[in-house]
Amino acid sequence: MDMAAPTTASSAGQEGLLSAKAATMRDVAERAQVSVASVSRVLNGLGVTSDATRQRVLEAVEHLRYVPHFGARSLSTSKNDTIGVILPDLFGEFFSELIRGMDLAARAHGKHLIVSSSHDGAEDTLAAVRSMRGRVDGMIVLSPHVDAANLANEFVGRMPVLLMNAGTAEAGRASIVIDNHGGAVAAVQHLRATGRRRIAHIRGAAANVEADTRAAGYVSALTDQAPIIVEGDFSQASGHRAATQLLAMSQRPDAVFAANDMMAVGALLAFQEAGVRCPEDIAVIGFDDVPIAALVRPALTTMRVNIAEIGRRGVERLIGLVQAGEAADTSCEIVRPVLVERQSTAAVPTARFNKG
Amino acid sequence: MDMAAPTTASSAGQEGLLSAKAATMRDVAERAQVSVASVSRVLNGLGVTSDATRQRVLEAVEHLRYVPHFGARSLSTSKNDTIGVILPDLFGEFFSELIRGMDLAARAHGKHLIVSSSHDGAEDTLAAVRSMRGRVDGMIVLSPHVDAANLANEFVGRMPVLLMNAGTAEAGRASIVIDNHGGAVAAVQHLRATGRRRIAHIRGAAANVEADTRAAGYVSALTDQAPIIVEGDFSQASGHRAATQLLAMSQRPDAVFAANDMMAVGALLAFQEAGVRCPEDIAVIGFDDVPIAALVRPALTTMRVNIAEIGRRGVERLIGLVQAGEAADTSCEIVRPVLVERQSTAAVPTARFNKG
DNA sequence: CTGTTAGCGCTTTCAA
DNA sequence: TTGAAAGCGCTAACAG
Repeated sequence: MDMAAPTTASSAGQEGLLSAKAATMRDVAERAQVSVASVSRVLNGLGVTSDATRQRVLEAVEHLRYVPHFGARSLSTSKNDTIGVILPDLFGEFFSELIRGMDLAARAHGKHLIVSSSHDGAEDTLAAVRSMRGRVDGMIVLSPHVDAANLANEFVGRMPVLLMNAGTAEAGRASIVIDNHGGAVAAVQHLRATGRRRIAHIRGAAANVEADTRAAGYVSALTDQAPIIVEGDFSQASGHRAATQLLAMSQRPDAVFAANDMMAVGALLAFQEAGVRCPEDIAVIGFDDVPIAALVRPALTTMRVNIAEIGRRGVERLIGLVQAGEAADTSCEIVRPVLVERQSTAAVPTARFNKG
Repeated sequence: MDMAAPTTASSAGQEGLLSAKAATMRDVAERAQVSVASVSRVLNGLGVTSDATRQRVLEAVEHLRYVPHFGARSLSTSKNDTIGVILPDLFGEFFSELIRGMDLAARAHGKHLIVSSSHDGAEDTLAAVRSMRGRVDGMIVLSPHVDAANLANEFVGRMPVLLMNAGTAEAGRASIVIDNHGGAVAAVQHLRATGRRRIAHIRGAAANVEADTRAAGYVSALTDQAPIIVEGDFSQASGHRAATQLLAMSQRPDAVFAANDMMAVGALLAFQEAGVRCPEDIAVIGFDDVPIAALVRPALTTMRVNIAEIGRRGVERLIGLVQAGEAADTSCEIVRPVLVERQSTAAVPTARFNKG
């Protein structure tokens, strides 16, 4: 007759096989001669446990070098202590500053940050958003390729989302946006106030909301001149190219408002190479106030946004959303850029001379 | 008499209650009238499924806007498609460049990146390392506060780790390190080759291996002068302070080798403010070649490290480790910095004059 | 104070 | 080709 079929594999109980695999909670429980529940209690400091139990568990944890498996914990608790950030395909100081601010805030609150960048298409972005499900408790979206409507469609499952991509703001959706229009207007006005009368604009990436809004602000602030706009894409190289185009114009502008600092820096370099002096021959103002703005020569005048601070703020608001659940703060916060005057737009005493 | 008590909540089977909660695989299965196993097969393209089944599943997925829960999937498959990065508490262009490279590579391989930065103490770092368990398939450690020994202790559970924190490299541990000593020597030699004879060094953070190694390289490369070392901490501000100290010396150096670019930039600024000309009065060379190095004026000569590329390389090697399992490539890769000459160390024709 | 047990949402044998 | 069921590692009632 056959022996009892070895289907009772689960009964092979007491072997403490600590192979190459990481110890699990059950291993700890076995070694400590307690239940997994007790281990959980000791580890999380919840409920009550006798000193004896605690000691044994701690000993076992120590001995086995047990480290909790956060993935499993997340599945149980439906909390990840992680927030996701969806960035566009742009890169540069703006985003690293932002991430820095976010990281600081996240750490301060004991949260992890999972960053997914370089998203261009809407489809790509949405895929990234989806892939966050089950990994994060909420997310901050900066990618301009996805708007409130899209997200609403995706998130039937109520995942808190904070929008930080200008233009997609919408009532009832938590968001933080930069007052791009106002900032652009202020930039142009500063240029005019310092005596410039032929102001050009190097705009950001085509079809980018922020770029559009800043350009619109520029146009609306012009009073006695026609707009002079050249295309850029927010990269330093594009700023350089755009500036070169500007220099080739029959009637050169005497000032340029670049849609962001990196392009302004590119322009500065182009002017330098061409022997055109800034601010004497042409003034330059940027947008963002990335760290580098203060370091280039001439130091760049710009519309400061306090990037890291916004990142911090974003994370804190998102954490608020996650905790608040329904009673969430779905307001739209508007950040107003402030002018930071540096050398690149210094007023020229009287008339301008060509360089000698 | 009372109605049947409503305790049979669980039997309320066929209602398609798509409340505020996200749809789960079971919801899909129910709607498609198939088992969760079939749903899984269809979604993952594994196994075989009849067209009819596939259609129904797809329809249900669509209708329910079902998005897979990656956390749950991870728990099942013990794969996370995510790699963790542990950074020190430093921040600046070096790390953002690095992250950029890593992110690019990760995305190219369909992996996520979870970044944990600002770790100072060893304990803090280890905690971060631990908190990655069950979230990532492997990790890249840049924090100098944890070495191979520490990690070996932690990771009984065989989690692939790639070390990128110089000084802690060790045979049998996969790692990528920068040849800090060699780079420092090359920097000093370049300074000497361009006629400098009194070379100072602004070192990086105390007790930091990279800082120590670069300082050691500096010392060993000096031939006919005593070392002149001032403390810094890798930040721009510290470079500025250090440079100020240098200027106050009775016998001013005619060149300074800063342990990284940000400090070099700080020094450049300090010199500028003090009316000391670079490179005429004093030459400056940095280390890293962060993007900003090419943008400051005078443009900064530096030891290029190709940061983003290293980040990319790190991620690719780690992915290799994760896939290879035991047959892993545990070699230590050494990256040799290369000199990038710019204006800040331009040779001075003959004698040096004080500015007029 | 402690153990049992039922999930969290998904994958994956193993039978049918 | 499909479904049932056993986990992955942990938490959280609910009984003892």
